[in-house]
Parts: sequence; structure tokens; C-alpha cells
Amino acid sequence: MTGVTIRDVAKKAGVSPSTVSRVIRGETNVHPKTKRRVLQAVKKMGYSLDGSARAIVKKQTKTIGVSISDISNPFYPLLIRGIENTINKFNYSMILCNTDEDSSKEERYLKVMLEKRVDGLIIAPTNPQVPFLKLFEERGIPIVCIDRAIENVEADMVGVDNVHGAFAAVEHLIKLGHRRIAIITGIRGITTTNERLRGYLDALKRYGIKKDEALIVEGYSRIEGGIKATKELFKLKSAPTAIFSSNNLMTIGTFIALKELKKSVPKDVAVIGFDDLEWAETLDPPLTAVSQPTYTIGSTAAQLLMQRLLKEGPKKKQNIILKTSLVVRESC
Amino acid sequence: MTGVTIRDVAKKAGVSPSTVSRVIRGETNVHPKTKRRVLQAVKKMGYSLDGSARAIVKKQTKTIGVSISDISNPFYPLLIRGIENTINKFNYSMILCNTDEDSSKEERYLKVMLEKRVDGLIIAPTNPQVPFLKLFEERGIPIVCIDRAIENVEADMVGVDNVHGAFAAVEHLIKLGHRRIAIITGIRGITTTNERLRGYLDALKRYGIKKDEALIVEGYSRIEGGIKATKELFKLKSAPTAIFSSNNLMTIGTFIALKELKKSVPKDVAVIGFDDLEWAETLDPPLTAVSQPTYTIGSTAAQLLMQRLLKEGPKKKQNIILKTSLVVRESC
DNA sequence: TATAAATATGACAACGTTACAGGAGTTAAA
DNA sequence: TTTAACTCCTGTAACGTTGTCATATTTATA
Repeated sequence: MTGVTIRDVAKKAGVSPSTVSRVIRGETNVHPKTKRRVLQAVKKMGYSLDGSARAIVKKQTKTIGVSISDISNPFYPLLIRGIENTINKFNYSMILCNTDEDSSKEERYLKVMLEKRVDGLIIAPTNPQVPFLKLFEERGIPIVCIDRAIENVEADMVGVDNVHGAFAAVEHLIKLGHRRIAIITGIRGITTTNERLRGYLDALKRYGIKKDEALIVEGYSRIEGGIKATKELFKLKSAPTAIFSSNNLMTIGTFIALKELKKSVPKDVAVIGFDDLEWAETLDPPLTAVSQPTYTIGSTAAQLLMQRLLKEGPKKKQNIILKTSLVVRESC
Repeated sequence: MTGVTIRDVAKKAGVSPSTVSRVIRGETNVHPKTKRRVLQAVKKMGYSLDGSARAIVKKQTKTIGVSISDISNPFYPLLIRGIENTINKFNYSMILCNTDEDSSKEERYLKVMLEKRVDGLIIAPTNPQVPFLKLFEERGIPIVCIDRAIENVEADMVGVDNVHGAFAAVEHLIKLGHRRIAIITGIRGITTTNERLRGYLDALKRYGIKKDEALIVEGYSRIEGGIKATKELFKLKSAPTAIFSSNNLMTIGTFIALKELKKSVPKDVAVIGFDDLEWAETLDPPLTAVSQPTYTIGSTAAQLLMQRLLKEGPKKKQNIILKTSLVVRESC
């Protein structure tokens, strides 16, 4: 039952391979009777079209590549879902890659995806310079960046207004009377980290608060980083009265650390996070956070990509910046 | 720069396509000088191997299919991570599919994966009967089931001891003195739901507690289901003193509902969940739960699959049942 | 020096599709 | 009755690789 080709089916149905192909592709101009016979043969022989063979002649794989840093970071699953739901409607599948923020792993994966001839790419680049993407550009494979921007390559971009979101978060803290506000920053080098830091600094400046370098600590976008950063902050002579954690994993870390330090939130210290969490409401205390339209980022990126694949997209590369929203709960 | 084939490279390097192919595949018996020239031509022309063409002749795609119900269910990301980390070592990629527990969507995806000629499949089946998988079996494409079992198809299986895990959870509640213990069950029909219910029933029986049908409510494995089920439980004349929520999404739902109902945990009602959550510690109160080795399920399944692909696996289909562990925190 | 063995290359036929150019037969229009 | 337009089907040439066999060199062995 294995290795049944279109020729075998043709023989069985007493027609030519071309005709079988036409039936399979649902073309018109096939006699109903012939069609029935072919379909019967297909079923009886357990025939399944060979996508690779088709891909060669069609120059199309109906597959897109999705490259993100780590699917187990709770930010991504919903985003992936947005992508999947959208491309599914167009009968596309996705190859999923985790880069672990490692640009060499990213490059290895990109090479593989190029060889697998993905029709398009959605990527959260490990850093703003990804030389390998030039090869995608040269081949006319459309690229959509999500969450983070990229330089020197023609690509669409879907993200959120990080500066504004961070500004709003810090402003919220300031309006509640906080003056010693710390920020836990993400991985160096990526655009989101810079932008969120910028929003923090802008807010301080706007409200005439002097920046204190000691209150700017790195959390590397990870839970452990958030724990470590939070503990560091409380080793300071003059600890912060509020913490702005600039991504969700670090926020979890902050909560864990504060629990360990027996600090009560928001009494001892206020906490605000960037990225809402689905279960933010059930945290202790419920988390106040800047919420991103995660699902929409994914679905928008996928829609844009599909438009490009159907040659229906706008000529110019798009730069779609979605809005964040401040969800006030009880942690401030 | 597009559409450069192995022939173009060959011409440029002044050798035959065969030789270029040999260089690319890293075969020996190529003169170092020739090799250098070929590699130069490859680089200069921006050549990238066509994976589809290779797949046709090699009868191998270096791709596996992964079919789960929904990536945005927090149970799966870590599992996917386990798969990804493992297959990555073997230079395999994965095509990710979400079935949404919809068996017709599942079948559509399986058809696509068959056409894309995945070398192997890891699947959390929507239900124990997936006739389409027969086609995989016939073609000798190895299948590994995760989390849930399947019937009538030769497949490896990696899961946890759900009966025992549920038993331990309920036993824990009983030992704390609870007698009116409710269970919120998952989607009907899948093996995990049945097994966890069995564990619950076994525990009651073992400790001589009479089963009360009113305390067995369906939560459909979703947050909303958990909310609804919890609220129902508190409409009873005699509400439960403890709730066993048999999956993580429903547990979140239970927490949300209890907050809304202003029930204090564990004072008014104890809660225990199946599936630990990464942030369980930071919930209010920290969640006591039956923890599954999620990452390990994924990595084990992937290892098993890779073994099969390398023809190194055990002849007999494996049925690997991993242990759960009870993580006691403060919700009981 | 003759011979065998190893190394380095090329020619060519697969692999399983689809696109394209026809061609035979049927129906419709002039 | 001729011509035109369909409808339905076939044959053949791609598509871009790899594997096999054959052949020409070079190196090692006797």
C-alpha cells in the first residue's frame, strides 16, 4: 500500500496520469464518470499526493516558517494561535522554530526553512541584524516581523507601542505617588527592551523625577532574571517603592522573589508588569499590567503575510503598531 | 539570484552536478581544490538546496508532524519544548497543528501532514478512534501518542499515570478531613478525563465515602468550564468542602469563580488541581497540585520517535507511563 | 614495471508531480 | 454542410535533486 503514485492510480482507473491529476486538483472538464472511477481508485489504493513533487513544479509549499524565541514563554502561545487560526483558513501549515535568543541557532533554522522552501516567514528576530534574512529577501520570500523590529531587510512589522505602554505604566505609578520606581529590563539589544526602557525614562523625565541608575536592573526576560533582579533591588540602601517589570516572565520572577522576601504587595512595594497574563487576576495580588493584544499581533502578522503571498498586499512594507492597554488590578 | 539550481552552480564551478551534490552532502572523495571552488560558487550564487527535490529522491523530509489540541493551553508549550529540543539535535523540524479538539479539523491536518510526507507523527488525539491514522500505519510512518491513548492503531504512547495521580490528589483531601469532595471533569471521551475520574472514584471508595453524582460536574477542560462548574457546585444545597479540578485551565477557572463568589481558599473550600502551573506558587493562595513532567513527556515522545526513524527502537510498541507528583502548597 | 586498489569525476536515469500543446469527438451556430 | 467552439482526454517535457554505474586518473603493492 506504500508508494502508490499517480501513475498507479491512473492505470487502475484506466486513464492517464494527467487526468488523475486534474481530478485531484478539482479541475473542470473531467467527465463525472471518469471522476468517479478515479476517486474510487484513489481510495482503494490509499493514494496520497506527494507534496514534495507538487512543490517542485508549483514552486509553492503552502508552508510558512515561524521563528520565535521560546514557545514556553507565555507570551508566544496566544500569538502562535493567532497565526495558526489565520493561516489555517488558507490551507497553510507552519514550521515552528525556537531560537532560544541564540542567533546562531536562529540562522541554522532559517537555513533549514529556506531549504524547505517556506512560502513566507514570521519572525521575532533575536536581534535587529539578521544577515541571513537577505537570502529570503533575494528570493522574494515575504517576511513579517513580530514583536521586534529588524534593520537592513525589507519586511513588514507588527508590534505594539512599547514606549507608550511603558510610559503609561510608569505614569500610573507616579500618579499613585511613587517616586522611587525601579525597572527590570529585558534582554539587551532587542528593540522591545530599548523601547520599554525609553518609555520608563520618558515618564520619569516628564514628571521631573531624576533617573537613578541603581533602579535600572537587568532581568534578561526570564523568571530567574526577575527573581535575581528583584532581590538585588532590595539590597539597596534605599529600596524602590514600586517596580516596573518589563516582561511577563520577569513579573512572575518578581512575585516569587517578593514572596520569598516576605514583602507585601502593594503595601511594601507596588508592582506593575508589561504583558498581561491570562491568570493575572488570580495572582496574589491580582496583577496590574500593560496588556498587549497578543492574539491580534499573531493574526495580523499572518493576514499580512497571506496578503503578500496572494500578491494582494500593499506595495509598501507595513509597520503596524497596535495599542497596549493598562489593566488596573490590585498590585499598585 | 532566484532559482539557482545545482546545475547552475556546477557550470559556474566547472564541474558536474553530481560533484556539486557530493560537496553539499559532505561526501568524501572530492578533491579539496574542487570542493573549494564549488563552495565558492555556492556562496557567490546564493544557492540553497531544494529540500523538496531532495525529499523526493531520499524519501525523507526530516520533518515530523505534531498535533495537539491547542497550543494556548498552558499544558502544551512545555511539552512542545521538550519535543523541539530533542528533534533539533537530529536536524528535524516540526509542523505544528492545533486541532481544537475537533476531529474533522484533526483529520484535515493529518491529511496535509501525510501529503507533506512527515517522517513521523506525535499526536494528542482528539479521541481514541482516529481512523485516518491507519493511513500512517500503512505507510510505516511511526506514531507516538502523547497524553492520551488511542485504539486500533499501532502506536507508541507516552503519558502519565492519571488514575494514580488523581487518586493521590483526592486522598490528600480526604486525609485533611474532607468528605464532600467535588470533581470537575474534562472533555468527555478522551482517556485522561476517564482515568482521572477513575482515580477520584477509587479514592472515595477506598476511604468509604459514598459517591454523590451532584459533586461530579463537567468543566470541558476550559477556563469558562471551570468557572461555570464551580458556580454550579455552590448552588447546591450542600456545597462541597473541597474541589478537585482535573486540568489546569479549569483550575484557573475555579480560582476566578471562587474569587467572584468571595469564597476564601482554603478556609471556605479546598482546591487541588491536576497539572501544575509554572506560576502556581504566585497564585492566591499558592496552588496544591498534581504535577506532570510535561517537558519530559515531550522529550520522551520525541526520543522514541527518533529511535523509530533511525530504526533503533524496540520492536514492540512502547507504552511509557511517567509518574506524577503531588506538590503541596497552600490551597488545601 | 606491471597490476591492483583507491581516488576523483561525469553521464544518466530515476523520483512523483503539473503545465502545456494537441487531438478526437460532440454540440452549436451559420 | 461547413465552421467554430466546447468537452474530455493523452503525451511529453519540465521541476531539482540523488544514486548508480562507468571511466579516467593517481597512488600503493608486489
